[in-house]
Amino acid sequence: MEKEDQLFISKFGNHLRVLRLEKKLSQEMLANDANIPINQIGRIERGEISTSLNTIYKIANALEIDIKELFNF
Amino acid sequence: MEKEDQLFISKFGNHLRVLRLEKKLSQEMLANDANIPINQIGRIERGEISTSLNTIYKIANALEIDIKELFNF
DNA sequence: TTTTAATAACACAAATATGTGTTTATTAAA
DNA sequence: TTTAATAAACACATATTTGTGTTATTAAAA
Repeated sequence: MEKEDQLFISKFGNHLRVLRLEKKLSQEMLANDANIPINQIGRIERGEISTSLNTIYKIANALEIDIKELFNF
Repeated sequence: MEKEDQLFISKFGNHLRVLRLEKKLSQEMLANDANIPINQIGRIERGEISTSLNTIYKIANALEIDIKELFNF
């Protein structure tokens, strides 16, 4: 993956972490609400993976926010 | 994949197609600009795959739009 | 210090996307 | 009808994410 792309993935992860903490949710609680594995949230927040549209959609629903909010950074 | 998730993927694909045509680009031209395989655009537009954050980012750049625009549907 | 909650970090199989190539439809123009 | 451009529909190997489990840190509270 290119450096620029990696930077974007990292920024997305950092922003997700901010939004999750604003909602006072642990990674585990968010994962349960979104019905995805616990570790997945951590991997995304740390910028380890370029997660899928489907996972992004489920996370936004669990956070009760519009998907666009996840890209507001 | 759940039905609701599949519906979202399809809507995303349809919206991408609309945005691409608004820019008067063929799938091939967009793929070249985004530096991704030609077939990939078709697969996304047809709702066949739940593409990755990285690909979404490259497509938005190639279309010269904000990523949030891709979720404006 | 000890305990607890939360997160990171690791490993691994399974599922899915990606990348590449070829062939078939489809559509519009010549 | 023929041609050219565009998109769909295949197949297949490779790369990556996903899902599951376990262990190690970290930080805060008791």
